[in-house]
Amino acid sequence: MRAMEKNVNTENVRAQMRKGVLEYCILLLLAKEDAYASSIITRLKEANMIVVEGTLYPLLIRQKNQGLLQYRWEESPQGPPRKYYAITDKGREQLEEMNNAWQEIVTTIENIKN
Amino acid sequence: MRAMEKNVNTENVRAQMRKGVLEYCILLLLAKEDAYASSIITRLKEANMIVVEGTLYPLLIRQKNQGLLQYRWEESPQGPPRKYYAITDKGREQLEEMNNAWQEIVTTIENIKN
DNA sequence: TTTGGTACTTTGTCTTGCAAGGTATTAGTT
DNA sequence: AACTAATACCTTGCAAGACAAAGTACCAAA
Repeated sequence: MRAMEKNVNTENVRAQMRKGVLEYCILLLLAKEDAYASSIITRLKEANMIVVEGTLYPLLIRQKNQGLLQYRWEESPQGPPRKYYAITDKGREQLEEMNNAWQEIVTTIENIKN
Repeated sequence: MRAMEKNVNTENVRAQMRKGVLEYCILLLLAKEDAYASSIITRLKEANMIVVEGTLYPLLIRQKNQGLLQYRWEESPQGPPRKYYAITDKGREQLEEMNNAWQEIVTTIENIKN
């Protein structure tokens, strides 16, 4: 009972914090190499950053519409073709902003804790 | 033009990241000392964490309804009485969860950057 | 009694995350 | 040829939450 309630709470807490940095994580990943949606989900999961399709697909589309990403189709060794996303120059600019913003947030939290 | 667009973007980026840690910051502040809404806004602003009334009041009420906070009325030297919020035991438990969650997120980002 | 400062609250809009359900492609199996 | 399983991508509907803006209330000084 108690334990269950705690777990639900804990998940909420983590989920909320994750939201704030999701777009940042996408750009971080794509800055290293192009990837398609399913593989992004897998990688984020490995990094403890849970994302589901219904979240990621619209997010990628938003970032593409903002000019931060572009995509190309590539055949898959098995199954339907994959939509490979790549970061654009504008995306890299935004990523730098995000790096700064992230650093600021971390510093701010440290300040509040002090 | 360019500069303006960039500023808007930058603000969005920061705003989104802030959202994820807002509740955390409130609990961090209240764990140190009781405070009323207006003073919380002032302190967060000093720490570069912009919040407005329309955001904070509902948030405090939510946290109170979750049993994380309680409040008492105190007279003000000038103006209407103040609603002083104080963190509860349950709130401190939650705060510990949040400390862990925050540490995890920071680590996760580092991992993705690596 | 009006003005200014302080404080709390609510309403309406917009964005976003996510569960759930849907479509499409390919390869292997029956 | 039909079925199954695996892989991918996409959409819809709901709910939560941030915030601008407007509203209410209290107090003191002019």
